Amino acid sequence: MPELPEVETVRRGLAPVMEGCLIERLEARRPDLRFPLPDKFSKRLTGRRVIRLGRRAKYLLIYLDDESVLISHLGMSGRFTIYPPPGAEPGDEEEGNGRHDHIVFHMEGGTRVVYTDHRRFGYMDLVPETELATCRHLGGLGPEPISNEFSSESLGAALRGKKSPIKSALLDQRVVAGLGNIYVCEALYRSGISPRRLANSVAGKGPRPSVRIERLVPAIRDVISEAIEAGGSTLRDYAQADGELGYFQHSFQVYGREGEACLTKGCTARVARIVQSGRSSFFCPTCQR
DNA sequence: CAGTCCTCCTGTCGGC
DNA sequence: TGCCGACAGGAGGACT
Repeated sequence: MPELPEVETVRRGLAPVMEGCLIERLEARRPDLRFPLPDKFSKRLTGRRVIRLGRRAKYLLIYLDDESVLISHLGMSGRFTIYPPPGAEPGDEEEGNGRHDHIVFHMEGGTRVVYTDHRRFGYMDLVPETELATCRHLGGLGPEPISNEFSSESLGAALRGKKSPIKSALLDQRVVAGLGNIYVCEALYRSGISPRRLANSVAGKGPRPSVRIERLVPAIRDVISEAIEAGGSTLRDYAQADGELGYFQHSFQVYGREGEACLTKGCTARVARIVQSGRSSFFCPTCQR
């Protein structure tokens, strides 16, 4: 599920019920997610006040009043849900006790924030704020795609010399941070680049950014920005924290559209699917070279 | 070091 | 209806 736009949507959804609020009790219903939870996890979070929520790449960052930061990665199937849902009337049905509801933040005032993750590929960690930027999770990350550090020059430099297909390179969080399978497919389609093309050949030869890089960088920026504005993409059981659905999935031009018509005007080809490093790539073999 | 593959876990869907 | 394999938004770690 969660690529950068979905995590940003989660952050925005949780901020109103967490920022400035006390965690009266942290309930961990199992000792691990993908990895073991940090030592004394519940104890260290109980009684803490949330200063603010942040995000880096696909990581949700919960800044606490003891200068530590709770890092949460949602993996493939992680999500946060607020109970009772915003706008609910007293007496409305409550939930949050399902088989895959693993972590519960009991906030002051009775609101609960429940972390659910049926595949348990997500994980949480606690790090001192001073070590956040260099910790093992965030330390090696490339630039945020919507930042001044992400440019034709920086992406060109990151791709130069790489022999892997551009599709795989863009999934590498050290190259650019926050893209996942969906948005890489969409960005490559928008920029007319085949997912099979070698990263090095996208980078161009000299220090001058290549034509393809000049198309790719804005395509990545645009698709991520548009997806954030749409509240992310809703696939399968994913929903925003407040229960609303993102709607960017309706804007997919290639992802999940194998065999359907290419949407480029005048193109009569059909969207193809290939597997690269174990993941599906959707693309138009005619428009993307 | 770089690139590729396997793996963690559960659920769902399509085909036979 | 039931069984089985393929596949699903990620990425760490083992391997070549």
